[in-house]
Amino acid sequence: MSETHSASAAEVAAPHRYTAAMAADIEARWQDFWDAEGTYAAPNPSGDLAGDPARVALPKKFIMDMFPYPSGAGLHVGHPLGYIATDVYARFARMTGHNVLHTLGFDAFGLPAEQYAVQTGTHPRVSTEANIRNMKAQLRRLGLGHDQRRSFATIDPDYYRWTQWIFLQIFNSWYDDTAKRARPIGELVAQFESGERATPDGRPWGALSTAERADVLGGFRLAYASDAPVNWCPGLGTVLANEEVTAEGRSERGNFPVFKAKLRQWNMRITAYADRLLDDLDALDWPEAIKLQQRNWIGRSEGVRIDFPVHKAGDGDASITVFTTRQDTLFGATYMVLAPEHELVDAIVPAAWPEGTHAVWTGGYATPAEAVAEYRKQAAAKSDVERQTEAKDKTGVFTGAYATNPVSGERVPVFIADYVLAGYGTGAVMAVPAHDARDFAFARVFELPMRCVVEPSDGRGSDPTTWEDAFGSYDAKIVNSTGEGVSLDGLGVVDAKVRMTEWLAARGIGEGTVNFRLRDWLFSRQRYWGEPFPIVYDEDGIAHALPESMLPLELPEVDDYSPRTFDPNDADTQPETPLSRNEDWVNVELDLGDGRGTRRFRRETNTMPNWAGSCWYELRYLDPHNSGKPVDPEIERYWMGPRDGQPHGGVDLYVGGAEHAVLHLLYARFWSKVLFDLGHVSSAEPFHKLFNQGMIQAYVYRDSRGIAVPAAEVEERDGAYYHQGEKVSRLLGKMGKSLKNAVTPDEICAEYGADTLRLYEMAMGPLDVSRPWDTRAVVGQYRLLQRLWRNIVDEDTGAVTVTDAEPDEDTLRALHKAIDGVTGDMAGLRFNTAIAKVTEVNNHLTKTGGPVPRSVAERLVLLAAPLAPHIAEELWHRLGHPSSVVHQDFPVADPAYLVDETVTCVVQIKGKVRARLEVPPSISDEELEALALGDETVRGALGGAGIRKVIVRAPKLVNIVPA
RNA sequence: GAGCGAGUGGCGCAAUCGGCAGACGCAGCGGACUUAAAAUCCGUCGCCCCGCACGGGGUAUGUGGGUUCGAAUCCCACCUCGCUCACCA
Repeated sequence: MSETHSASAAEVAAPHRYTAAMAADIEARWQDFWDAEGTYAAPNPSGDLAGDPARVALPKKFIMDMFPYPSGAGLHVGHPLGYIATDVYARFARMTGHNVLHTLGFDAFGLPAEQYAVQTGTHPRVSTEANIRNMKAQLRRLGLGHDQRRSFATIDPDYYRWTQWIFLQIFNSWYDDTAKRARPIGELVAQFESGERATPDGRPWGALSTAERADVLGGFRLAYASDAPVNWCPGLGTVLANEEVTAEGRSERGNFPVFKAKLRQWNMRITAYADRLLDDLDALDWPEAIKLQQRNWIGRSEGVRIDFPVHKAGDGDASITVFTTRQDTLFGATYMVLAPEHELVDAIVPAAWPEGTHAVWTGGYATPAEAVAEYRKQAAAKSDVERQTEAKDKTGVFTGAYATNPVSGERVPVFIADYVLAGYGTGAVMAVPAHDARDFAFARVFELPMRCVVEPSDGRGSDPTTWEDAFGSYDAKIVNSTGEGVSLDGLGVVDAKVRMTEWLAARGIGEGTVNFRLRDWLFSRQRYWGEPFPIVYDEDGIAHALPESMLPLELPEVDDYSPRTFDPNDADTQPETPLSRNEDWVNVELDLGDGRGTRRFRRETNTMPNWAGSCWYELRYLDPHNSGKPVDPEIERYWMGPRDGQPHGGVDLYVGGAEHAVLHLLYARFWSKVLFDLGHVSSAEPFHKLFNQGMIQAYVYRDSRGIAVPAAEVEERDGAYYHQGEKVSRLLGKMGKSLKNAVTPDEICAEYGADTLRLYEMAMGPLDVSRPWDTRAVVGQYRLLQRLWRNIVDEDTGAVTVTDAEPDEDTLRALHKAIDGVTGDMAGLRFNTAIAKVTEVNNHLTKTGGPVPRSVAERLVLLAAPLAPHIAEELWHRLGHPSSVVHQDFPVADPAYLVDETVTCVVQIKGKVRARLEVPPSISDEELEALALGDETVRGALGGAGIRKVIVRAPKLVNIVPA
């Protein structure tokens, strides 16, 4: 593209035409102006960002994007889609009388930044800061109206100081199940001291050693370290949260295998909030799909815990507690399965196989102990990937022990199998093979008995051995379920559940309970590039919080920040934290201010996960420079506080991708609730309205070897695609460097200007739908801006051509309909149709010819201002207004012009349009019917046939049904 | 396997409540300007048929059925695509 050529030719043709060169000039000028004037500064009610009280008195709107990760690759046109949308909405909100807070920070800790640093051999701080500068420049070019005073990055010590502070708040709290809220840990200690609450082993608090007390409190703290099976990823050299592991059992980042390993790690007790995280979803204005994903992730299920008596191998009795949601099928429980890791397994395994044990059950081992040990070894060596792919082939082994079904009194064999998960429920199940697909498959393999207790309603008969699958329907009657003191026979599933639960409770062998799928959040990573934990260990290994005065605990500058990674498939490896290599930093002498003077400590060398920084950033936007608190309570209440009787407040609009459905969005909600419980914030929910924008897709062209070729070099001929003469295939995919189809905002801005890019991205389709990028189509929005410009400015002289004459009726109708439509579309985030309406009224003015009335031109400029702010600002000033268009009032439609003088009424005969009538909008049904039936065309079409029925919907429709 | 969502011109899409299908834009086609091209402007544009033309008729929202005076829109079944979850007891 020879840009200089076209630009100079355009200048010759029309020196004042709206061209890319002119757009570049206009855009740069107004961006500088906005910066200098602080046009987008949102005043706080108090503090260092306090401002114009009149503006503070307006209703507030807090509009937010999911903040970006400053990657080294820079932006492509897909990235700013959401940022442009929130900017348009924020501008519309400003023009409709709101105090608007809109800014953007950077989520800059975490794995990708660190990996990029390792690849390029630059320190992550250096590369990350360079990336942020680059991204800021790219974003500034788009004319986003951000309050720059409020921007920050999560790696700023001024910011992560408060991330650490919040961690300590969580560390120093416990969840009071009675009050259903978090409370300071000191209040728990007081309960132990007073004896109001008993210690776990019943000894008085004063009799416990320091270490014992620390242990007890660790069992309550909302942030705690524990030895537990975690997701260990040798390929990344770090452990991962459940949310970061894919369904295939691989790491979301890097796609490496993930293994279960028992390691001492930090956790957040998010499970304490399971019910509130679930319940509070109802009041949120979020897409149902995202709410559903969170509900599924939290996974609430109601059931019962049932005790199955079992003999210990040595001496004494024990019981295996199972969790089930199908207590109605208890009579059909013919065996039990424990997770291989279940703690009771060793206790119940006998020395020898019982007399007559089925050969299939023993796995060919001589003793139960040997079989169990071998099976455990095999299970542990399996990666989650293997577990997943082999899910259909059930494996397991008999423990040699029998338990007793408490309702039938039957002796049931106890197995271990990896299809029972240690982390869910009690890690043990009662197996009902006839009515559960997994138990059915297992029973087939091990030739276990099956009993039908829910009568099949699909005619398959009542002998499970002849079935092809388990029968799980809820719409059936219970059978074969009569025992001592209880019978469920003839009841429906729902009633049977109630009866069984009552019976179990009365006998003290079971109780109704609620179980959640959600696990605690694994919160430590073996990485350099993250927030250090404000935790030190004393010589006894007891964890202590650093006092507030020692925050921020800065990440030490080190030369060796690489993670220790391993062969991705080697499960027998141990994580190593990069910070632990730095002995000078790790070993410290500190006075923690606890009255015990200066002592020796070792620092915690894990770092926080990437998600920590994004868990509370909305709060820091509000009061970014506060050095005494994360956010001032008055300022927080102003922007986040509940309104209009809502149970919670929060951000008014939060726009981002759906990929964060159960990660960031769940973690941020959790932190909000803790901070709310502890009285630091006024809203228990961070984001009131959530909107997921779609993705901008792009065509990927591949040659015969399947390798992507540069999309920009592909030519189309007769519906086929060619790269350097070779035919290539075309598929729709993601946009990105690796697929060689990235288009940058910089190139589009250079070719057409930022306003054109903004319009095109908003006009492509509905915001929540994914659609393919088409660079060829961008020119359409460029032409719109050129026509808008030409309607106001003479291309040859540069003079403003508007007239003071009154607009005609048609023009007023077109204008006010557009105002009315655009207002509704903007409020509903339907920017694509808003642009269509602006285009329509602009086209109307173009067609009319002659100078445009000033009143119309001005309102058209205001209509376009949120979408194309630079050209609007320029035209607004050329029209003689000295102050910025940004804070003008959005035009209001005059209802008088929303009604047409005449409307077209369609006359249908049997639903087919046969005639059109121009009628006044106020016409009555009777008048319209008479008019339609008298119409010549209609009479002709009826051809003398009689009339059975006439449907009239004045003034738009008459439908005649002939006899 | 389960759940959710979506299928409309060559393409992106519009149709707010069941009432003129295809707004707006791209591409295409015809024209103006130009020595020429690009850019720009004007016109045209679902498909099929009749007609020199004005115009007229038929048909059409993934497929098949249903409800209704009337269906892109509501209901049932099926097909295709997308997303999410997936041994959760």
